[in-house]
Amino acid sequence: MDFVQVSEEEGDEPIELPAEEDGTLLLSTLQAQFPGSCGLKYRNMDTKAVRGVRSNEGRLFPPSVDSSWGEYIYFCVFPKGIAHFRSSAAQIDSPYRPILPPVENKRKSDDNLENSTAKTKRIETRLRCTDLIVLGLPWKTTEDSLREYFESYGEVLMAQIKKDVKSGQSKGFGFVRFGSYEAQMRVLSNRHLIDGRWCEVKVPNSKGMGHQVPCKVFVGRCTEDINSDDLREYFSKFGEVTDVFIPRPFRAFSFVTFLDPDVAQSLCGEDHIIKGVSVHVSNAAPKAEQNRSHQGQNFNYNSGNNFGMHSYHHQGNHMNSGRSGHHRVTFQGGNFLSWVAQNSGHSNASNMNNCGGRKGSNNPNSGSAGMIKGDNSGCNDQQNGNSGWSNQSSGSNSVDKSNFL
DNA sequence: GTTGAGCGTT
Repeated sequence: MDFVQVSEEEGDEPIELPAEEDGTLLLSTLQAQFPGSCGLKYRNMDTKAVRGVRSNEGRLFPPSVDSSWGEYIYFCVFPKGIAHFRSSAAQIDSPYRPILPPVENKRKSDDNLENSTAKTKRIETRLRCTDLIVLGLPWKTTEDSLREYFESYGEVLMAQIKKDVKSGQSKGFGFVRFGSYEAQMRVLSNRHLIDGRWCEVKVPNSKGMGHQVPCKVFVGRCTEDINSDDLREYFSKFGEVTDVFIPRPFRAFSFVTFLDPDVAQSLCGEDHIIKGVSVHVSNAAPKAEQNRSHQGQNFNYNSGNNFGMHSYHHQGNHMNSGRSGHHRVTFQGGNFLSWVAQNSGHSNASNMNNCGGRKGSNNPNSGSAGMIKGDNSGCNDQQNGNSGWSNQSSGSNSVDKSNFL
């Protein structure tokens, strides 16, 4: 039996994984050791380049013609978007903030010394799992086999198959719940071959945002000279600001997104003075989903999570160089990044820390007035080209913030 | 006994 040496990342100590009789390595074998991985790559010693391993229908194929894996040490490919999760969970602005801790009304201005590790830890404790729906299950899949499959990702708290009450026949979908948020994230961003059939895992539509805490606030009475840097700088003293959005053309309001929903909430209803202007902070109303959606169903972000079963067969290879650090990706067949990004409104994933020099300037006294005024280098006010404003009647004083969320 | 987009008898 041939063994394939695989490590999680290049340079890590490899694990030997057994190949199949036909020389292929089962994706499930790989994922049993490296949950969440979706492929393999290796360093070609001749070209010094990283090469991807052919992958199709749940099997990984050895690179050489004689069906041997050779002496290469292969390393895992993880779906894009997951790449940064481990190293800095703080960058994932999750749609799941269902846990509403007692509102302590505490300001984070005292937490400026808090290091990122502590912050990450705090966030992770906040992230909670929800049931996930598994669509497209084979009729034969049982709750046991469903559980067994997903256990490679982490602790499975619940696995159920929806069945016809009379016949007991599976309806072809089920639900699964994980014990860890990371497992949930990986499952959501992965493709799943369960009992021989490609299935998709999504957040159920029944999960609304009802009990989730918004991270975004509406800032009214803005003047035109208050730019995104001003807002970011000012509001950073209350907590980490992950996004600032100023609709263009000028509409006298803007949106500020915080990492911590508590911070956002604590600011709502208050007046703040920025550059001598009294602005008003209020809760950012949920987006009126193009007026199509029913109330309470404003969490359709996940509808972009099209891990379409049809596309799977045409995209066996996910040649993602798992941890390149680039945000811009094309995540074919899936939409993990936009799922992450949309939740925060305006693509936090790509705008995070776009404005250089913001880190460490949480102390409002640390920034000189000269820095605050007109320092907009490298940071666009209208971030990410949100075009929601075109629906607005320009110049109107009746502010409709809904289309900006 | 069949089927293949969807959304959970509690």
